[in-house]
Amino acid sequence: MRERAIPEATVARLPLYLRSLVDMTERGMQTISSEGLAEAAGVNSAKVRKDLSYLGSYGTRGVGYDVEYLIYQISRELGLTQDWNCVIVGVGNLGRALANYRGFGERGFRVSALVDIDETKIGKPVDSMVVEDFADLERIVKEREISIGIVATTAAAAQDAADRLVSAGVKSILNFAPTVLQVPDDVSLRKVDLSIELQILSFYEQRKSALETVRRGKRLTASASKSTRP
Amino acid sequence: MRERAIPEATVARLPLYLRSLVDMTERGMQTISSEGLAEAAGVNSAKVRKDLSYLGSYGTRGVGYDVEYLIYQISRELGLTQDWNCVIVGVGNLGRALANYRGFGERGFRVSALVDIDETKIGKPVDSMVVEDFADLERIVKEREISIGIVATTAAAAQDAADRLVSAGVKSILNFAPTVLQVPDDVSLRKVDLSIELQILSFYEQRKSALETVRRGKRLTASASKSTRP
DNA sequence: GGCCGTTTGTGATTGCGCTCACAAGCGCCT
DNA sequence: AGGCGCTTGTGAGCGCAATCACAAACGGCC
Repeated sequence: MRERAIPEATVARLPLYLRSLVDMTERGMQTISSEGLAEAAGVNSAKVRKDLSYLGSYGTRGVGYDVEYLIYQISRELGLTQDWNCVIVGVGNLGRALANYRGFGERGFRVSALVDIDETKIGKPVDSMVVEDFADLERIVKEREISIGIVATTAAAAQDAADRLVSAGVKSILNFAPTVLQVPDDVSLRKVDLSIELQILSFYEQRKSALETVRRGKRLTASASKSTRP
Repeated sequence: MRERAIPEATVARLPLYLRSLVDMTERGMQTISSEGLAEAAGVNSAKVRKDLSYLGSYGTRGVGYDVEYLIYQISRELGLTQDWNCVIVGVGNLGRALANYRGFGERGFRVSALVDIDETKIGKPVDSMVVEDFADLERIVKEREISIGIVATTAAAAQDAADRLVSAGVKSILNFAPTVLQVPDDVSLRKVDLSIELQILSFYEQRKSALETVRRGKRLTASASKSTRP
C-alpha cells in the first residue's frame, strides 16, 4: 500500500479528519483511536483506518494515533504546509461574504485579490481590500502568484471568468455560480451549488411526506395496491 | 425498472439536468437528445439516459426528450411543484448573503424567517425581512410551516441550532457551519463546506507541482529514484 | 519475561454506480 | 408500405469504494 494513489473519496475526507484532530489538540488530547476519530468526523472506524493507511503507518497498535503527528502528516499530504493565494472573481452578495469569511485564512488560504467587471464596484473597499478590475486579472494572477480562482459571478458571466482564469495560468477553480463550467483536463474544478443542495433535500423531504401518506392510507383501507400503474 | 428506488447519485444530478433544460426552453428548444443534455450538464449521455429512465420512459426514440415535459417530470420528482419554507439560523456574513441570494426563490424555496441569538441583530432588517429571536424558533417553525433549516452559524453554535431545529420538527437541514452535525436517522442532512473544498483543490494542486518537479528532476538527472523512503 | 486487552493495518467480500454496447422503437423519406 | 438513420432504454460487465473480519503488534501488568 505504498504506491502513490490516494482514492478521491479519501482525499475528500482528509480535511474532515484534520478539523476533528485540530479540535482535539485544543482540548488537550495527545492520542486518538480510529474509533474516536471516526465518531468526531461522523464516519465509521474502518474507513478512518483505511483512509489513514494510504498516508502511511502512522498509528500505534493498542494505542491509537498521535494527534499532533497525524495533523502534520495530513496537512503535508493536503499541501497545507504552504500558503495558497486565491482570487475571488465577482464581488456580489456571495463574493463579499466569501471575502469576509474567516474560515479560509485559518487554513492557509489567503484571499489576495477581489476582481469585478462592474465599474461602480472597482476601487471600493471590501474587507480591508480594494476591488480591482477584472480586465487586469492576468497581471494580478502573475504578480501575486495566485493559484486558486474562486468564481462567484452570475451564471451568465461564470464561463468567461473561468476562461480568463485558465488563460492566466490558474489550475484550480472553485465555482459558486449556478452553471456547468468547461475547463481543460489539467485544471481542477470543484463546485458548490446552494440551490442544488436544497433541491436534493426537497426530494427526500417529499418522499418522506409521500411515505407518510401511504402509511396513513394503509391504516384506513387495510390493503395496499402493489403498483401505481395498471 | 418500475420500482421506486432512485439512486442517490441520480437524485444529485436531476437538479443539474433541470437547470440545463430550463435554459433550453428559454432558448426556444422543443426537444433535446440525451447527447445534447449530457453536454449541457457536463456528464455523458449514457448516464443521462439511465438517470432519466428511473423516472419513467419519457423519451421518444429517434427524436429525444420533450423539454417542457421533462422539466415537469423532474420538478415533480424533486418535489418542486410545491413551495418550501426555509429558516436561516445565524445571520452573520454567510447568513446575510444567503438571505440576499436570489437563486433560492426562483426554484420554490422561500426564506420565511431569519433567526439569530445575538440581541444586537434581533429586530434589525435584512433583505426585506426582520431578524427574529432564536429562542422563538419552535413557534416560528410551526406557525409558518417551515420544513427546511439552513444552519449558517459558527461551528460552536451549529449543533445547538440543529438540535433546536430537529425538536421543532424540521426534517431537512442544510449545514454551512464547518463542523460535523449529529441528527436522528429520519432527518436529512447535507453540508456545504467552503474550506474543505479549497483543501481538496490544494491536494491536487500540490500533486501537480510535485509531478512537475519530478519531471524537471528527470530531465536534469536522467534517473529517478523509485521510493521516497529507504 | 510472558500474558492479556486493545487497536491498527489490510486481505477479502460486498455493493453501488458508471460505462459499454446493442436491440427495440420512432419518424421521415421515397 | 418499406427501408433507413437516429435515439432511447437497458442488460451485462467493470471498477471503485465501503464494509467486514482478523492476524499482527503494541503497552502495561503481574
